[in-house]
Amino acid sequence: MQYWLMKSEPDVFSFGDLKACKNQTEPWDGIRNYQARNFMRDDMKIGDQILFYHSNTKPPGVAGIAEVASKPYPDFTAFDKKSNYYDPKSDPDNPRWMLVDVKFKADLKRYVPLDEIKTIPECSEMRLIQRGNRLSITPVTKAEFQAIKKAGMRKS
DNA sequence: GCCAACGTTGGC
DNA sequence: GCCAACGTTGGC
Repeated sequence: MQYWLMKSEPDVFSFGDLKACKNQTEPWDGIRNYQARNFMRDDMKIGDQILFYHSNTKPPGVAGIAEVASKPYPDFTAFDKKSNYYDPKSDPDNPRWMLVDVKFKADLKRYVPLDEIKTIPECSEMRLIQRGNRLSITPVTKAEFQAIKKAGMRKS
């Protein structure tokens, strides 16, 4: 079992949106970064736990817990000319972009803002809090995952 | 809205 | 295969 942090802009797709989806499950489409794709394609396993992070919002932070709900498969939005994520270089016979389904797992009692994550000792090495980190999918350690979950389960 | 960081593109 | 230009991310 591995642990991940996945960023999403809540204006585009929030944790609440995931919860409202059919089966509370949604394909994590639109990833157009090779490192992030490789994590989904090569390393994610069904049941892996995910910190669902809200980026580009005030304040940024972890909104809830999700899990990996499928094996990797081609990102179909790359083949759709009408999609914002259309990529003519992705050949359906040899897809460039792969994704997994992500499923709602659990609510936190409260949102864990980035400012607070920065103060959690277990999280001092997290890629998330390092400068210039733009990668939208990063592995997290069990200790990091548990520390953030614990913070989110504590009443404010 | 600014801007630092960083990934990608494309000319050479 | 180098690297400048460009586009995007995302915190502030």
